[in-house]
Amino acid sequence: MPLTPYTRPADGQVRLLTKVARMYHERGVRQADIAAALNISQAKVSRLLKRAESVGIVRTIVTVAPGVYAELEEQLEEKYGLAEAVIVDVDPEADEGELLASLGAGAAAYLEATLSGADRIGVSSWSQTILAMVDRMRPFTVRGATEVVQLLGGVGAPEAQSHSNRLLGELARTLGAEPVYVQAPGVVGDPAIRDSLLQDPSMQEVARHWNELTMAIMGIGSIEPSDALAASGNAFAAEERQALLDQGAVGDICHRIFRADGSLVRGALDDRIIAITVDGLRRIPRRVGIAGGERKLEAIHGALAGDWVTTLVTDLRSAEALAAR
Amino acid sequence: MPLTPYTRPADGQVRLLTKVARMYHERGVRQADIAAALNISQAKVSRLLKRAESVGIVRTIVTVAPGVYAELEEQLEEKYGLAEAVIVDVDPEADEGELLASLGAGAAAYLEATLSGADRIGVSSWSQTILAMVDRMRPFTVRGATEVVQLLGGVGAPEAQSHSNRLLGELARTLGAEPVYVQAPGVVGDPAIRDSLLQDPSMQEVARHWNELTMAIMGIGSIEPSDALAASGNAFAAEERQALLDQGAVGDICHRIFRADGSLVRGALDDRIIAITVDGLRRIPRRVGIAGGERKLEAIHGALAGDWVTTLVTDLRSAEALAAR
DNA sequence: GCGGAGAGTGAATATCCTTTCGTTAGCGAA
DNA sequence: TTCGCTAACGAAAGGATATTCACTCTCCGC
Repeated sequence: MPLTPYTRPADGQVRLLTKVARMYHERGVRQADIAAALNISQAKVSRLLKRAESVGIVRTIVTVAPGVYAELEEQLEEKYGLAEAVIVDVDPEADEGELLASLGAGAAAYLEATLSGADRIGVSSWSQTILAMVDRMRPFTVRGATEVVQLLGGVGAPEAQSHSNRLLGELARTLGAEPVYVQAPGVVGDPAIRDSLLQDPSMQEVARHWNELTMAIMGIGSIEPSDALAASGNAFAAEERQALLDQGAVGDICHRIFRADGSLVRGALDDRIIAITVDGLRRIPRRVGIAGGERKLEAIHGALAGDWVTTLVTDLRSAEALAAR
Repeated sequence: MPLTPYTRPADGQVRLLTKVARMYHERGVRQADIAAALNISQAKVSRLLKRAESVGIVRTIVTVAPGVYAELEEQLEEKYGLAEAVIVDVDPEADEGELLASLGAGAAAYLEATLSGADRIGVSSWSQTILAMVDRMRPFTVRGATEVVQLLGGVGAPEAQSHSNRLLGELARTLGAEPVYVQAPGVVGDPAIRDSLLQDPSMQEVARHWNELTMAIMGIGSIEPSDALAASGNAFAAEERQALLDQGAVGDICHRIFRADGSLVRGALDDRIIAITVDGLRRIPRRVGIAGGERKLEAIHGALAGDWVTTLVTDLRSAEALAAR
C-alpha cells in the first residue's frame, strides 16, 4: 500500500526538496529569495538543492543535439519520404537504458521545438521509449497542445494500466493539455466484446477525438520478445506471436502489426484490439515514431517502408543502418 | 504537408554547445577550466551554456514524487497570496481521525523543516488538529523555538483546560522552548470581567509575549456545530452561534470570527474574549493555519481570503476545492 | 556521566558565474 | 572608402552560490 518507488528520504523532506527544486529550476527563483520565502537560510537552500540532485529529484541531462547529423537525417528523409528525421547521438557501447534516455531526450527536444499549441496529440502510451520521453520533457510555459489522447486501451496488469494512465496525465500536464483516456483494455478475448465496448458512449467520445488528431506520438514495437514488454504484461500470447512471425511480421505500432515491407498483417488479433483504426491512424498528418537499437531495426524499417510514420526519432547506429539498406 | 521548420541553430556551433554542456554538466568541469581547455574565454563558456539550455540541449527536470502536490501548492500560493501551502495526501475515503493524523504529520514535518530555533511561537491550543500535530512531532532533533505562548485563554470545563495546558507544555518540551500559559478562561461572562483580568500582571506579561511572536500556529474553526468542539466544552451558546451565522460567519481563528470573504464579524462576543487581539495577530509575520476536510472548507476559504494566515496546511481534497473556486 | 564522533546549523566568506561595458570585426549600403 | 549597424568578444565588475568555520546537539560506547 505505501508507494515509495522513487526516493529514500523521509516524507516531509521529499516535499521540501521538491518544492525548493521546482522554485529554483523551474521558476528561476534565486536561492536567497527561496530562503526568505521558506524561512530557512540560503546555505540550507543550497544544500537542499544539492541533495535533490543527488537523490535524483533533479536531473540534468545533455541531449546530443538533433541537427548534428543533418546530412544523415536528410538522407533518411529522402530515402523513406519522411517529413523529418531526428537522429540522436548515442554511444554505440551504451546499454538499453542509456539508449532510451537519449531517444527520450531527443524526442522531448523535438516536441518542444515543434509543438504549436493548437495540436491535438495521440499517444500510444505503453511504450518504454515514450515513458523516457515524458520523463525528460520540461514543463511548457505556454500551452503545448490542447489535448492528449490515448491511442489504444490499457495493456496488461491493472497496475501497469494505472501506470500508463499516470503517464498520460503527466504528459498532459506538462503540455498544459486535456488528457483523454481510453477506459478499456487494449486487447480483449473476443471480437464481440470489443464491438460492444466500442459502442459504449465513452468510447464513442474517444473515437471522435481520434478523428481530429493533428499528431501522433508512437513507440515502434518489435515482435520478438523483450523483457520490458514481458514485464509490462505482454499482450500477445506466445503462440500468437509465432503465428505472426510466420506471416512475416516484424513490428507493430499501436498494436497494428506489419511486415518488413510495411504491409499490414491482418490477423485474428485485429478484431480484438481496442485502438485507433489503421485508416484513422493514417489520417493523422504528423505521425512521430520513436525507436532505436539493433533489436528494433527491422521494425523501424517496416514502419518507414509502410509509411506508418512521417517523422522518425532514432539513434545514430540505427540511422546509419537504415540509410545503408 | 508543411514541413514544420524545426529550429536548428544551423551552425556547427551545436557541436561546441554539446561539448561544453557535457563537460560542465556531466563531468562537472568548472567553466574556467573548460575555457582553458578550449582556448576561449570563461565568459564565452557561460554564454554557450546559457544558449545550450535555451535551445534544449541541456534540460534539467524536477521529478515530483507521487504524493507530493507541488503544483497544486503553487496554485494555492499564487491564488491566495500565501507564503506557503502544504498539501498532505489523504485518502478521500479516510475518516476524520485519519485526516487529523495526516494533517498533524504534515504540519509537524513542515515545522521541523522550517523552525529556526529563534522563533517565538504562539499557539491556539484547543484545536484537535493541533493536538494531532503535537502528537506527531515526537522526533524533533534540534531546538525549535525559544518560547511557546498560548494565544487565548482556556476554554470550557476545567479538565479540558488542563488538557490544553498539558498540550502546550508538551509542545514546548518537544521544541526545547519555554511555555507561556494564559491563566484565564477564554471567554468570560462580562466585558468588565475581561478588562479586569487583562489588568492582571500575569496577563500583562503574556501580552508582552504576544507582541513579540514570530510565528503562530492555529487551527481554523468552522462555525457550525461539531462533536469535537462540543466535547471540549463549547464556548459559544447556541443562540450566539445563530446570531453569528446570521451575520455570515463561517469560521474563526483564535475566537476571532470571520465571513467567507474573510471580513471580521464584530459582535458582543469580542469584548468577552481573552485572546490576542486581531491587530496583534496580524502583526505576527508567519501565521500557520492547519485545517482540512469538507466541513471546514468555508472556514478555510474565509481565512485565506481575509489574510488570516500566511501558510496553510491542508488535505488534498480541500486544496483542490480551494484552488477551483 | 563522560568524552568523542558525527550530523546539522547560520553567518561569513571564498568561489564561481553572469552580466555589463567598451571594443572590435564583419557586412551591406551609400 | 566610409558610415552605420549588428554580432560577438574579453576584461572586469557585480551577483549568486558553495563552502568554511565555529558551534550546538545527539547518539554511542565506555
